[in-house]
Amino acid sequence: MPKKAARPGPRGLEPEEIVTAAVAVLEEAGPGGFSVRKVAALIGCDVMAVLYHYKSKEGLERAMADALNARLVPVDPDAPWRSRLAELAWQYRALALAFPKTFPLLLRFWVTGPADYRHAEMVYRALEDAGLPDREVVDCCFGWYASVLGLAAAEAGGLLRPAGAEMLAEVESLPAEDYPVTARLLPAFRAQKDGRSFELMVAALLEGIERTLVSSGASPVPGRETR
Amino acid sequence: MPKKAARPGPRGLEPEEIVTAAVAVLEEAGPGGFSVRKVAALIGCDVMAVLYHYKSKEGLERAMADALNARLVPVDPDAPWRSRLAELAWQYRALALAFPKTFPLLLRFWVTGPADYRHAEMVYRALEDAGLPDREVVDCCFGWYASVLGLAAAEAGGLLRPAGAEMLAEVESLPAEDYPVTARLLPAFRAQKDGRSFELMVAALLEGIERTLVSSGASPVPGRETR
DNA sequence: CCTTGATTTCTGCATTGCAAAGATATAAAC
DNA sequence: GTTTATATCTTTGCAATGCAGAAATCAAGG
Repeated sequence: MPKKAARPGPRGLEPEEIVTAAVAVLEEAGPGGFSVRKVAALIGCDVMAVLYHYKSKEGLERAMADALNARLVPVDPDAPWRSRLAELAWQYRALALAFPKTFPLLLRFWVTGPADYRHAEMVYRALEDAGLPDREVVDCCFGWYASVLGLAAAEAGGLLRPAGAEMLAEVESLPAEDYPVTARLLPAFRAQKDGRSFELMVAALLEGIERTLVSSGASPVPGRETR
Repeated sequence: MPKKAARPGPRGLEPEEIVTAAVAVLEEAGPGGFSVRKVAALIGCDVMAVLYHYKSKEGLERAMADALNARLVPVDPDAPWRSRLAELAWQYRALALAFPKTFPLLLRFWVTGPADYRHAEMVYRALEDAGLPDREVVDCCFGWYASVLGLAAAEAGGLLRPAGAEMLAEVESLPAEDYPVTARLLPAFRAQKDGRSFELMVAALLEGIERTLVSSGASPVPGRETR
């Protein structure tokens, strides 16, 4: 809110400070209310200052996405491959829950920074340790990424959360003759537990990946454990 | 381009026509260039006309998302459960490829229309036929949705496409000592085939789902086939 | 004919992304 | 110490946007 009427010239504006402010604004105002002007207002500088560092609004958003997955910590390469992949997946989920509004940016800007290659390398290695042949490793890595990001994004959108009250009402009001299975599952809706869906799908993905590899006729590696 | 200087009053503007025009604009101009004014210009009416039918820009986008998954055709309930789920997944992929810029809307607006409940019912039934216990069915359905939408969205973004030329160059320029596995996989990058990643992950998901259910101590159902 | 309601247009305003050019401070060159 | 250069920041301005408010138009019923 300070307008200060500051004078031009360098005054130590850290680009990192800009993206953290931008993330704060996006988290508070949502994707619709996010604007470069609000970011500038938050850190008390002019709009064009932030537009100078990141050339455009999209440039800023790209930097925000980079800042997000820069928070991912590398996994222990000696752990069994399943643990490594699961660990990465849960880190994404944690990110999505911590920054629900910012997380979708990761879906738009993908594989742009060197940080992404670092993580891809980890996934490649894990899949190779699992015994996947080379071509499967590449395809499987991208698919795994897409699935996990989709799961995490859904979590960020609150779509995997334990069945909101409004949704329960909506489901109850469905004509039971048209949606017999859905109606019968109503008690199951109430019993949903947080994170269960994510956990279940990660387990299924890992299990399925291993089975798929077996059918490819390769010899797996001893270490295994879901989480 | 027609400005016509038309006069007010009802003149048979079909709301359905508006959303198709909106989809066309979004597909051509991209998410950044999409505006209600352009939509109005395309169908030759005033801006406020479209804002009258769908209350806001977001309302229009929601309608566009609904229009998208209204294109999904129901699956044969007598087919084996794996075929049904795989069929649905590939329909999503086809949607994503046909409307790459519009598809991400499905990630933002979820489970909002009755059409969604129809599809959810299909998934519930398939999972039940697979032998999953009730609570697993609910969690698994949401997780399955999230994964498949993530995969399809990635496909829409071109991230599962056979390794672009620019990406190959970028991978080649990576320091081989820091990214040994990535470097070794380079030939595999060139050999990528379109749709393989999606196919692989759907198969893995289905396989993993079945295995997860087995561990839950339920008795599965005979019919099975990946696609 | 008048009224009522649904639909479309007109006008206007606050906000937005961003280009262009000017102002300032810091550092390097002389 | 002065000059020059360069990176950083501000000012100004503009076209485009989302949307509120009021008016215009048309159809149907009384």
